[in-house]
Amino acid sequence: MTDAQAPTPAGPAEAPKAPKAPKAPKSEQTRTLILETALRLFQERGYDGTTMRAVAQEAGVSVGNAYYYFASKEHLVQSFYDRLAAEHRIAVQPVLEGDRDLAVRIRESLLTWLDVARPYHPFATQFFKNAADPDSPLSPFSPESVAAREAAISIQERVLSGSDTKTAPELAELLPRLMWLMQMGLVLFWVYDRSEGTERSRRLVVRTAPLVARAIALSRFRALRPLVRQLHEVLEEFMPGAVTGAATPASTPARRP
Amino acid sequence: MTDAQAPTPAGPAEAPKAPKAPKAPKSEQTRTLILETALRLFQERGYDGTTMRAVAQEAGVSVGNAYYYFASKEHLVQSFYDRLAAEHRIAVQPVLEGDRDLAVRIRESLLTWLDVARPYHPFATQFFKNAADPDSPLSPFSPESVAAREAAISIQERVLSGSDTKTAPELAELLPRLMWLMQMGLVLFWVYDRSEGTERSRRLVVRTAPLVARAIALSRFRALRPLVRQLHEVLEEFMPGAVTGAATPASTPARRP
DNA sequence: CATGCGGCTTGAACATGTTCAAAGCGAGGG
DNA sequence: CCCTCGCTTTGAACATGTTCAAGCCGCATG
Repeated sequence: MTDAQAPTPAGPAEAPKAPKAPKAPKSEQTRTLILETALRLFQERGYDGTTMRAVAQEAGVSVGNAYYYFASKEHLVQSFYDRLAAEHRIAVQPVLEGDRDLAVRIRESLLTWLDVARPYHPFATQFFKNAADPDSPLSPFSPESVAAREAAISIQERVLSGSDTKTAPELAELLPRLMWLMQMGLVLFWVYDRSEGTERSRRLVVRTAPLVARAIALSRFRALRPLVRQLHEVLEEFMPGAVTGAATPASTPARRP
Repeated sequence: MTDAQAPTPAGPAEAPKAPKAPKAPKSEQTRTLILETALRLFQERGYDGTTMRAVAQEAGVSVGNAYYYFASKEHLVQSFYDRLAAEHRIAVQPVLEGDRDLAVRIRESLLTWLDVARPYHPFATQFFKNAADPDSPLSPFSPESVAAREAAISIQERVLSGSDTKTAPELAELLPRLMWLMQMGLVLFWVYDRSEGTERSRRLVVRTAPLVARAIALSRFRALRPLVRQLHEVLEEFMPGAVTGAATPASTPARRP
């Protein structure tokens, strides 16, 4: 449970560190097959309703083989997250290039996420508990999720930077992370949302977006200076990690000279 | 999973609806025995390390008997929550009667919680994932937790009302709930906190409390009026339920005509 | 006292995530 | 062609939360 990990056949399915030779996708095929089967069954029967045996059988492999490629049932879900994030990144593109009003940008970017995620709501809630487990690599705060997290934050950064709202310079660097945190809050609400078509979550976004936009705008206000300064200090201490633009994993600290 | 429930021998251990006769604690003894044993083992071996078989054996009963009194392993934890909450309610008393400075009151009340909870941190994190499951009765948002939730909120209410800070009248009724939400955020942070003695959580409280207190104080500020109004509307819609003092469940919809 | 009822208790059986020793298999060297 | 080595695959075995049909026990009733 601490290190574990299967032999990791060819990297975590993406960002292949490309050692040297164009490694033949020998077994990558098996891995993909298992993954696709699992995701399909998750949709058809839900997370709890999908047994590892069923995945293996449906994929035409042995159950042990599935565990050779995925350390646990949870690890199958990580890929789903990646897929969801990718879908959102694409779908949110028009919003990022659209209206410059901050409230609209926030609202639309979040509504877009709700749209993308809606089909998965029924079974997403079922493994949400795993994501909440601090020991799970699925946690949005876990080191394993750093790539997905940075990507999501960078979207928030573009939501902000593409708007015509001027932000308190002190907060500029931190706001994307704050907004990401807010988005995590929305996800939490969404997971608990049992309304028809998660309509309540949409309404929450519609109601909250202008509020947040206004708060951001007001952060430049004189009388709020001490508050903003304190907020900056707290975030600086408890949400470290610079997000300067692209999500380049590691290397080049990107410090402006 | 939907209704389920064992025959519920004598009510959920507290708030016994007291039918009529002083029902003999016939089996209440068994229930308590199982519960105490379970909590002890949780402390000794952690949540995952404690099997239902071990609980049963250690308590000198059969495993089926444990399931007669507790619908699932998770249900054993609910009682732990109640106990923790009770400990906090007692420990926080001096704070509520102490300093009138809001920042101090917020800080001390949260630090008190951290103190009370510290011994349980190692295994509390292990079943936190269950608490995050929307389908679990352990969730702080679940209907089953309403009593504990209301109690916690009422503590926040006293933190606020006992201070010398004047709040925006519009928010007065809602602030306790907001502060409770903030406390849930702290719990989340605490669960993820791997620092020695959860020192980092303490530091977060120390740094955040004055910030929150200041924000509350500023909420009366003129220029923030529209923001506060919006916030009020959002909370009114998405965090319903009046918290006027005691935790009277249900009845009287309290709709103003 | 015999009988039946209902709350309480049992332990074997079940479902499922996970592990592991053994076997398969393909390529490279002799 | 045969042997060896390492990656892949297998399926039985294991651990554990949960269920259930059956049994036990005390007591009120006839």
